[in-house]
Amino acid sequence: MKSVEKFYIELKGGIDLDKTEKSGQCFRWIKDGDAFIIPAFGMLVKVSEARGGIDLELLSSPKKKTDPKSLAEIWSKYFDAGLDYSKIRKMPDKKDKFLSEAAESGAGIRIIYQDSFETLITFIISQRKSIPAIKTSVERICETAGRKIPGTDVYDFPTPDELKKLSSDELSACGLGYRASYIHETAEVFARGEFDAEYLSGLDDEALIGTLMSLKGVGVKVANCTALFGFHRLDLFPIDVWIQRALDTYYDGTFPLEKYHPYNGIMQQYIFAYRGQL
DNA sequence: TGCCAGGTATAGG
DNA sequence: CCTATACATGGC
Repeated sequence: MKSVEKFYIELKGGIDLDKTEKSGQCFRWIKDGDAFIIPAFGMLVKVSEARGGIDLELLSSPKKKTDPKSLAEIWSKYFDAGLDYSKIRKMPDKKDKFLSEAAESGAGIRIIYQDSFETLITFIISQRKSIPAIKTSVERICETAGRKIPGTDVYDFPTPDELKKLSSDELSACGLGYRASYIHETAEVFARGEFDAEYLSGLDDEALIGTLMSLKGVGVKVANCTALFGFHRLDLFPIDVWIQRALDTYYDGTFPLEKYHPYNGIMQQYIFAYRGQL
């Protein structure tokens, strides 16, 4: 009889799980009633909103080393627990009606601090794909190359070593199209240890973007998304077609980055989540 | 059924 | 620095 791990985490400024999931930063959350089932860090957890934070239940077999305290640390970091998003969403210039509305509409969105390798591979996949198609490809990669999370039927995202072992046929079967070779080469570079997360984390924003862009299939947009969501570089402002559309419509082409340091990435996320209004 | 998707590499100005 | 074009495949 194993004990059920369940605990509460306060998230400053609160969270709206639905809005956060729909804001196109994470692609593996599984909706389960009012909660979400989330695979990450070799675990499976069930998360639901509670009193300005979340209740978190561990669904996978606990590892010997993960005591409740370290579990709380891991997931507090993942949900960016310490940053007060209620202050950030009040940052928009009152004269900027568009951004003010986007931020208000985005109340409850947080920037999730995801695993950097998973984020990189996921956003390489994302180029010229719809969000539902991205999710399908990511799940196929996990099922083909990843291992089952202990005590569950859900697959973990593969390590670089696991991913590089896939044949080109196996990769193609994940619906990757021309991105298959990008994925393979990136997995090889990481498996060789040239790009370990610790090294990348030590780089400043500009160097991190430049280093990521040296990988084939990683351009400025994928590099910025990886840095924002996989390295929690909250000041970076990825520009995709939707953001560009907003910039052309409301800003004469460029965003006033100087007003929102060091949280331009969060403003970007509010705008992206608001894209249906464009 | 055809169009489009959270872009990038490449060639050429 | 900029612009034009090809690109594999799924989802709707």
